[in-house]
Amino acid sequence: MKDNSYFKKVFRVTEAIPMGRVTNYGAIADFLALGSARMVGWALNKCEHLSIPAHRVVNRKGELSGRNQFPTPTLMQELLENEGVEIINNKIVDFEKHFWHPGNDLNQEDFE
DNA sequence: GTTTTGACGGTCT
DNA sequence: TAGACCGCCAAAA
Repeated sequence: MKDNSYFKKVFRVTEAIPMGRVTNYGAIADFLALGSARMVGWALNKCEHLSIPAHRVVNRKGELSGRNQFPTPTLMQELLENEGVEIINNKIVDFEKHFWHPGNDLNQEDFE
């Protein structure tokens, strides 16, 4: 699509994350060829007012680094636990197991 | 217009 | 194996 706004792309990918799955900034940045995971984090920071499951996006360590931006720090953990993702000490258990790569179900052509 | 910071990642030491 | 540094792009001060 013609919408080259990186943040818009991040939003689309983020809301495309399946329930019970999580992804990291690097995967989104790589999939969208943003060139830097910081752009993803920055975009998501702006998205807090939008209705996208940003709680499914974490850093490469599986840590809920963005929980601080949520209305309540525990909200992010609660949402993930509600989706079947176990969280301990603000970190995703078996992160690799719940990890979801955008290119797995999405097409890059759809995000041009 | 310049400098600092940011929900990060990869590489080097 | 662990810690530190640099790079990426954009927004706010």
